[in-house]
Amino acid sequence: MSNNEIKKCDSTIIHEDVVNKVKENMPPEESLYNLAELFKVFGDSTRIRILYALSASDMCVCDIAALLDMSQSAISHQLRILKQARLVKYRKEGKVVYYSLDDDHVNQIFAQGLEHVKE
Amino acid sequence: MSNNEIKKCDSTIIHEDVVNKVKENMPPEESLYNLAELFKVFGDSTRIRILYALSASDMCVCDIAALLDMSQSAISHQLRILKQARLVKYRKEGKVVYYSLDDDHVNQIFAQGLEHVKE
DNA sequence: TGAATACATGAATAGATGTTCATATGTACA
DNA sequence: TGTACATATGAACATCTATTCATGTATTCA
Repeated sequence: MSNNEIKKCDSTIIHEDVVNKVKENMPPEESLYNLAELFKVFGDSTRIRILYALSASDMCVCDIAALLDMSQSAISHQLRILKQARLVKYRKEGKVVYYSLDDDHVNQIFAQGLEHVKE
Repeated sequence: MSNNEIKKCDSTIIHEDVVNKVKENMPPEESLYNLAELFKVFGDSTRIRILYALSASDMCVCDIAALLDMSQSAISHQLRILKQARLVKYRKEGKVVYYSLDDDHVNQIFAQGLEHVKE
């Protein structure tokens, strides 16, 4: 790297060419924000366990609560978040509401994550 | 489903067979916890932007701060979290510390996430 | 050696988030 | 119609988290 690129860090930048090039290719702010929001949904062990359970079988709220040994209210709140993120869908049968995964990507994202965790 | 499986939700469960079968196949608590912790790292737009920037080019702390228009301290704190999650690595050259992605999975997890977000 | 610079880090604070508690909604069934 | 039950939801609270501010560490160079 040439010395004339060096500037004081706090005021400007060191490698102006690199920064400019990367900046040009950055996706729109909104895309990365949405991506972070999606991963935020995956970033809670209760929701992860719900998603994993649903990848094994469709289940009603009550069963999920029993499976995870948590209150029905807590599960219902989390299902709402998963629903808003379009990660789960539901069908009603009388009083009972059955939830299931709403997206093929869920399993793939899971798999990729597990690859990293394993080691 | 047969009626003798029906129980009161708050006390027990509705579909005991399903719950038991899913419970048997649940991964160890720790695995799902670690998975959630990993996604939690992805679940912040500052870190997402850092990771995206590093997927384009290795960069020093100062340049990342300039690129994202944030303080050096804020970036350094986030890099620490990314380092602990083994998502980035670094090399020192004199005073300057260059960060880069430490895992091929990062790009793949990114890609899967973007697939879901796009629509 | 001393000044300048790039980065790291601890403490503090404001804001976000998950669970609980109480209660509302909607469906089935006697 | 009234009771029981499965689920949803709003408010409150405790905990977690991202950034700022001040300062420490390490390296270069005059």
